[in-house]
Amino acid sequence: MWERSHSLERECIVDNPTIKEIAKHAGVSKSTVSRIISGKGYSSPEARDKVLGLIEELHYKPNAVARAMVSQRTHNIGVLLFRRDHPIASHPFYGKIVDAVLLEAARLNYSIFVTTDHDMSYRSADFMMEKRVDGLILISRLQQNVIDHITSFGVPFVMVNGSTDVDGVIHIVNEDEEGGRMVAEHLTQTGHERIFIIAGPQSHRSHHLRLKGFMTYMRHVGIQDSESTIQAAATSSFGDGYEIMSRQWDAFRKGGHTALFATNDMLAMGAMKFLLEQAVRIPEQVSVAGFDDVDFASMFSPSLTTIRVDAAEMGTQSVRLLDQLIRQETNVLPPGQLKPRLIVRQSTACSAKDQSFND
Amino acid sequence: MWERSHSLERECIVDNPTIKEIAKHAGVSKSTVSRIISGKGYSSPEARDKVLGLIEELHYKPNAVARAMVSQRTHNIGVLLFRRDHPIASHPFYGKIVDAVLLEAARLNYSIFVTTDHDMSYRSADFMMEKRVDGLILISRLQQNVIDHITSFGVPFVMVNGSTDVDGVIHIVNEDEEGGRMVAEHLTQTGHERIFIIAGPQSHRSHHLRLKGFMTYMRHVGIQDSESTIQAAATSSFGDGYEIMSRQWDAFRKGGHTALFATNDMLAMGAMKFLLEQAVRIPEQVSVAGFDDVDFASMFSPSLTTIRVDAAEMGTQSVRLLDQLIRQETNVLPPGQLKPRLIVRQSTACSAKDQSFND
DNA sequence: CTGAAAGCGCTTACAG
DNA sequence: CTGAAAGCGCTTACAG
Repeated sequence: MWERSHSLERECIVDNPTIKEIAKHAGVSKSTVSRIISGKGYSSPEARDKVLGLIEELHYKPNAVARAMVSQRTHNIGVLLFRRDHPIASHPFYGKIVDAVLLEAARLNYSIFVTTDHDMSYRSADFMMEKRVDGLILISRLQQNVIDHITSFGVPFVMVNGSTDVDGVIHIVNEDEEGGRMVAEHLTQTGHERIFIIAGPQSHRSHHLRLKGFMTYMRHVGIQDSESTIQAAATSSFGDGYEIMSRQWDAFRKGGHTALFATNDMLAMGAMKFLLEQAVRIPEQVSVAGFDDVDFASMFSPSLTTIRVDAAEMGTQSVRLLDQLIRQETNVLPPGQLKPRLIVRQSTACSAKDQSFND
Repeated sequence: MWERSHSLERECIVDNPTIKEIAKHAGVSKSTVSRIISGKGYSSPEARDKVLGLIEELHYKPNAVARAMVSQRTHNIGVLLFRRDHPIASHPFYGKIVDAVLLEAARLNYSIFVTTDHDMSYRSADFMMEKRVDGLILISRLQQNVIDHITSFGVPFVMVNGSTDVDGVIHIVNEDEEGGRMVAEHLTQTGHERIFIIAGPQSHRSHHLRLKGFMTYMRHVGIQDSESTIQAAATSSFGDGYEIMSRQWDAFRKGGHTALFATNDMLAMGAMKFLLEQAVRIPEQVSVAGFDDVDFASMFSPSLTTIRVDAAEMGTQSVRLLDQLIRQETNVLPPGQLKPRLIVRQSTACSAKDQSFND
């Protein structure tokens, strides 16, 4: 009794004041303070002035933990990034999604827990449940078992660019097949027919559809599958792009390929780096196209022709939809797929039919 | 009474069971369940078996919010990234710090709130306080007033690569001045004397010290300041690097510069892209060196010689130190500055004295 | 317009 | 070894 709150000054430094302290100093009850703060329910102007003044003076900050306790709502959202390898937030593509999530969440008054799961275990998902997040945003590689596990929580969630579509689950994705088609259209229209393709992990929806859209268009315009070379990449990393191109360099030349398409930018740029090191002129000798439009794509030299995937929009939509789910809005309509856009840059040009790699 | 908990199966789907439910089903008191879960205090093997079995069966997940309420500890840490411009998590350098923070936090059983503050206001910091985070990690541009404001909270915090050192505040930084010296040493030892310098915002500690270390070394080996050209950049972005180099291109050539040093990688690569577009051969005609060793630096073509700043270590250390502060360990010693390391790549080579830009 | 009481889901002394 | 009670900081009916 003696140690506690005998001086206003001390108190506001030593510890955050509570609603109880405010009430005592204002000479009203906790209920009244609570009503004034929340703005609902009645309160007299005098009480209001006094309480608001005290709040200012004591730097009162409502305890969100206590609020969450009674309202059964934390206003926290968990973002789970499922990746096998290291980079999480700093991933060139997923990082942009996370950025947009952060922005939109702040606008809607949510805080964001960011976590990752390297080994695709349930650990971090379970952890988020213990923290009682209001909802979950799941990004990237999502196997069915993880989804089942999370579904069993009964907490709202949305998926962003997951490996696979799942019935009844909101899944925010790009029109990847259409994007693949657009690349094929661009390359064939600029005269390329023999195209070398580096295809990222086909177990992932987006890489699969990008390749599919590409090949379908090629056949559509009468170019045989046999004129293309498809090389599978185990990951979708820069390093793999470089590696594959260095191993396939001979085959690339002998095959008379005039263009390269990779199912994402990092693979494309990895391959491009190898080509540049062999003094291949891009786009004069070889045109290169990627997919995603990561920041890096426009910075590379030569800058990379690619399909822009609106990562920011994906992040923004995921938060908005999740918010509707959390607030139990009735008519939450599943989002349309995002429209991809072709961005032509320095790395592609018309095929010079007479080109040759013989120096 | 009828609606509630008349079926185990239903319950675990409908809602997370509480300690109370577990207790009822096990025929013991809440206290006993709590003791069994926490592992402290005594409990009979029979009670333990029953309770543990129920926990498994009902998928009981302790409510971290309630725990936080009583323990006055959330086991949550807030990461505040102060930036004027958009990219936050996906920033090539700061994103790596965040990644490491995420990893180390998981190891130490903390969850991470990631937020940002564009306008350098107090808003997100205040918000984190309402969430009652155990501690704060502050990254990048930190003005004194923000630090004062946060200090007034009385919550532990550490700074990472902030704009300025502050007495009594743990600040994790790289030995930037030494790094600047290393670049100067490398460039002079490879025969460069007339060096063009793009200097990032001098209001920020790291850019300032990098330049200082560089210039000091130059003078030390007898190269006059007048032989170098220092160009100030308003931001530390790729775009600014490109812009500056394009505006200064004439001056660059006329000045007989054989090398370029920028106080971070993004500026360096921006400038490099412009040079490459002018068909300047790097490193044959111009050597280029940056600072940070962002992922992109090794991917660029030509890959960039730079100073590696151990961003991961910065992130890891920040969490470890903050954890010590939170746990009120007595002998928390301020961290030593991180050692920079020169990484020589394709963008630098010995100066060819006879070089010329006259095509 | 206001206050006393109950309760959100836990933990922590304190009795037994 | 176990249970009843108090309490963490709020909000929300319910009386007055």
